[in-house]
Amino acid sequence: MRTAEAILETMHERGCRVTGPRRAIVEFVLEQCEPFSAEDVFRALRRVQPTIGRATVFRTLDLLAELGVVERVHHPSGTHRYVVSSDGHRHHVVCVRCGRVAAFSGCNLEPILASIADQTRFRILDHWLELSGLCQACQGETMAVSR
Amino acid sequence: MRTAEAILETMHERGCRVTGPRRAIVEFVLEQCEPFSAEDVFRALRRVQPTIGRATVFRTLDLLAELGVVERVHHPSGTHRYVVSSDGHRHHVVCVRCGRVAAFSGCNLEPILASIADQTRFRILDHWLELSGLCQACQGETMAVSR
DNA sequence: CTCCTTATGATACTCAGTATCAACTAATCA
DNA sequence: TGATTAGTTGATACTGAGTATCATAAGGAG
Ligand SMILES: [Mn+2]
Ligand SMILES: [Mn+2]
Ligand SMILES: [Zn+2]
Ligand SMILES: [Zn+2]
Repeated sequence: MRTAEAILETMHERGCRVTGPRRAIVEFVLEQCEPFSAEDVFRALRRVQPTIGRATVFRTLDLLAELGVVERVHHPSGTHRYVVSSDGHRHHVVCVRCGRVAAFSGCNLEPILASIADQTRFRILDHWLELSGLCQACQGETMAVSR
Repeated sequence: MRTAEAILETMHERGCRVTGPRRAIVEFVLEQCEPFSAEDVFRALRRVQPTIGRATVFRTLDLLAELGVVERVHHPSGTHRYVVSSDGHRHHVVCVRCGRVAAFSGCNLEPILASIADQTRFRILDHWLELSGLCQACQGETMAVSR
């Protein structure tokens, strides 16, 4: 997991400028362990730096995605979420009934990924595994939903 | 690969009505072997049935996604693409550079899912596995981006 | 054919994301 | 240091995918 300073230094090496908004966004982003939207970033930073612009948030997230610091992931709602990519490997299960989230680690996808790379001729760079289901508390209350 | 008639019959069994627009959309969709957007469907059908509405296209694609006939896939542009789901369970790899999508089959996630269910006490109902990487064509053109 | 329910398409709307541009500022160098 | 300059910011306006509404049209069971 990179530090904010290291990331800003990388930007600098690229010829980008290290500015207040960029520093704030990078620091905020590194604190997140759940997927977040651009709007999440904007609303959170606005309270600290009320002058920050929406466009700057989008631009900086684009830049961070290019640098590989964050990754854009699919969200069924149609809008993008971001996750910090060097987060090790945290995935989660979302309860479809109450929204409770549980994290888990140790997905051993490597054999599967190898076979997929072979099958599709893609070079697999990353994976995102998201599960949904019923948490323990909600497993007893599903008669109404069943078909 | 289901036939248009079989799909319309399934709709019928669900209490949905078999209408001209739905028939046209289903038939069009089944002909596609590349990922397509809602707009693609709209523009193509408009030439045959100029009265068709955009909303109907979106609604019917939603329905087809619910029925499992098509699958919504992520496209880096931010808008959704659809692919006809072949029989059985499929996932997709998206090229981070050009957006090309390749399908693959035979994700053997069951052992992993079982261990996660055990770990989290969730009953796993569904999973979303999204891979990203570089398609064969884009693997040669990455020197500028590297690092 | 009748009747009821669902679907349609026109229209207006939402809102994530982008283009523009004048004002600003980080970094480089004299 | 202060001048210079290219990159950045935020206000504003815009785009375009997707959705809500609603009066009208049409499917289908009987
Ligand atoms: Mn993993
Ligand atoms: Mn998406
Ligand atoms: Zn729950
Ligand atoms: Zn590609």
